[in-house]
Amino acid sequence: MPKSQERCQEIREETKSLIIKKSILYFAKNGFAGTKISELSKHIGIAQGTIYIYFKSKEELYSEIFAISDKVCGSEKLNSFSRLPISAELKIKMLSDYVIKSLKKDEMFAAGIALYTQRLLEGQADTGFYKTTEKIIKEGQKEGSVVPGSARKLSEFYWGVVYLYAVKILYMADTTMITSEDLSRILLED
Amino acid sequence: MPKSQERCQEIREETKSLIIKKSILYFAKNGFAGTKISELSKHIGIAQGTIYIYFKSKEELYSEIFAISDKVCGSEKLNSFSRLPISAELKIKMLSDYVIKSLKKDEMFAAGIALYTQRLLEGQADTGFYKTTEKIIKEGQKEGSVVPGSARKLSEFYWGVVYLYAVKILYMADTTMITSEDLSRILLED
Amino acid sequence: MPKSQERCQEIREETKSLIIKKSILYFAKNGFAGTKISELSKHIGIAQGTIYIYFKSKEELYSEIFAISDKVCGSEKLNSFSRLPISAELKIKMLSDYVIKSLKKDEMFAAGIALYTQRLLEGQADTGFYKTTEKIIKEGQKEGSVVPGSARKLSEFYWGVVYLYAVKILYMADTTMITSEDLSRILLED
Amino acid sequence: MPKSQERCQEIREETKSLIIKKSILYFAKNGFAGTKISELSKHIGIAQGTIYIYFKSKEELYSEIFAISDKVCGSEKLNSFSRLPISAELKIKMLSDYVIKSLKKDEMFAAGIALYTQRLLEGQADTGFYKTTEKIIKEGQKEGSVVPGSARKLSEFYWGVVYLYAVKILYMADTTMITSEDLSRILLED
DNA sequence: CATGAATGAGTATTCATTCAT
DNA sequence: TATGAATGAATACTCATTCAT
Repeated sequence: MPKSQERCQEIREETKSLIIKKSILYFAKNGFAGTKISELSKHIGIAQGTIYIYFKSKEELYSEIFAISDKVCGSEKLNSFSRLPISAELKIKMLSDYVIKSLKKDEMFAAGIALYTQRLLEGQADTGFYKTTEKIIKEGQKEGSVVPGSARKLSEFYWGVVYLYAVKILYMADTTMITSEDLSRILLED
Repeated sequence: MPKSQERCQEIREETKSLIIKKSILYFAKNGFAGTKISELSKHIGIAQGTIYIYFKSKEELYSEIFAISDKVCGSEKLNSFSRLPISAELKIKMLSDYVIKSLKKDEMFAAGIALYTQRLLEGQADTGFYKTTEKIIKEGQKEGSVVPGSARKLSEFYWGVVYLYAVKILYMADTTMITSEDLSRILLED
Repeated sequence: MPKSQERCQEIREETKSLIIKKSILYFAKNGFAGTKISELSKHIGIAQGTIYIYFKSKEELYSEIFAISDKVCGSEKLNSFSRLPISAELKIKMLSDYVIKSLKKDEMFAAGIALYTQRLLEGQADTGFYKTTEKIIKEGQKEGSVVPGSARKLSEFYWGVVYLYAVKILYMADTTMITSEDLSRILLED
Repeated sequence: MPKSQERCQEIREETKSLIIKKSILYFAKNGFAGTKISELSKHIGIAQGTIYIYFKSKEELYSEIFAISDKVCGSEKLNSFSRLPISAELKIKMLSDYVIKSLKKDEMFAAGIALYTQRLLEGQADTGFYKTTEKIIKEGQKEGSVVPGSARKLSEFYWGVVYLYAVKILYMADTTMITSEDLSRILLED
């Protein structure tokens, strides 16, 4: 009995995870209103009804995806850079490196960034890693390695560009990508 | 007595123009799927049916708006910068100036940029002013005023950032904006 | 003053008459539900609004047209045949002659027949000239010139065929027509 | 557990068939413009949306119904009479018998005839069984059993009368019907 | 009176959600 | 659980009618 129950739980987890994984990309590309459950379920490879076993509504699925997208994208990783005992300049270079690499190899990362930023634009998310980036920027400005100007504005600029390329990756098959250096240059003095 | 032919034509043009003008913003903000004709017409201040006097369908209205958005945004203006007998560096500074000012004072310009770029991402528009920008970039690279790297990539980066702030303006009431100098710095050497 | 009033009245009559004349054909071809005021007015060559100066509603126009269609088609003429001091056989031949000739040369007659019969089918008209035809048939049966059988059924058959060819004329440009003899043969013994 | 593939197919076919069957009568009675999907679906006993699972639009449903109406009505049966090794006179009598009986006992047959003829009038169907009837008529004219005159005209007359009574049956509850003999008499010499 | 642009109630169509299997 | 046909509320679109000119 307990064995089969575990197995059941496992299957549940697998299916739910599949739905979320496939939905992140789909919602990131098409937006909430532009996503039809009928098409999404086809894209996932399950029946429409199955989605409603795991999620009460389209809205709930969308919400859960956002929660996931926070984790999928760099929040924790980013904070880890922030705490390293290194110069702000190096933090920025490592962060840019990490972000560009992730965008390139992991569509899910791109989708996470895209969804997070979209919700940000609609005022429905807080600016978790923007704040952390601001701190690094201020450090860098003290060091003299980061360009002067409002840290908040620079942080938004930086992540805005990341969002831009996340969206490009989702929509365009063979898109030109910026390098880690290009990204760093937004913040760093030459 | 019948209305005069001219007066009718006038009314028609005024109404069509009103619909387009108000719809650009609405579609730019809400996307195609997220726009309801019932709400759009309320926003415009006309009856639902009136929209269908001027446009066969929601889709056709959307398409026409894209055609208009080409003109609304800087295409021609941009080309005019390109032809001036001045250095590429100055061209870029003037262009950035023009773009930032337009974004700030003219929501319609922002909407035009947003819609144009969205269609670009979906592969349904050509890259008119990207090409012109590429030329200026190559000029600047010869001059030594523009950073090295693929001109196409830099052009996309530049306009991507413009798109980014266009979207911000449409969505967020009190958004932080970059300056003309920030925008120029994407292309120019310090 | 009285002069211009008369002239006004005249114009009114002319326009109203034009609307009715053109509408008979249109309604006969397309039916009530299949007739759009926008298209009908185009077909008449007037503005949509003008129709509503003369008729309260589409329904009222339709009703008036039926009243007219009674007169347009043979009711009175038919009764006149019935009262002639001649044999039933001759009455039938003359009636058939008149009907076939009218169908051929007068689309309005065809339209009248079509509309009248359609309303008959919907139970919204009485069977004025069917009754008269029944009388002639009964006379003919006494004479021995008309085939035996229910006079009502034969009358319906006869006018049904007339309806049939009325509809054909309205819909098909180059339709084959029956002769007066074919029509008579429905009722008459060889 | 998923429904079995076959059972699903079965359900789909049953529903589609139900829609078509009930729609034939409805469209035949009310015409295309006079048929509201909301009322049609009520009449069928399903939800409005269900119709759109099986048919792209009202228009498509109407078209499919016409295709079906060809089969529903006598085309094949008619051809079978034509090939029998019997006199044309007998063929006509058997055909008339079959047609009148079918009209009386099968509203669907009446609807099929009505729809087919309506489309014929609009020039959107070919004259399949008219041609076969023409052949029989020509045979009969050689035999001397059929009245002289254009075979095409007589064939149209014959089927026109069938149409007439099909329409009567659809519209009028207690309509007078012609007999098989009446129908035959259109073609046969006394 | 005549016009035709505008209206909004009515109709067609879509799509998130349910439920029998 | 998983399925996908069915549902009906929401949305797109049409058309009889009105009204300012």
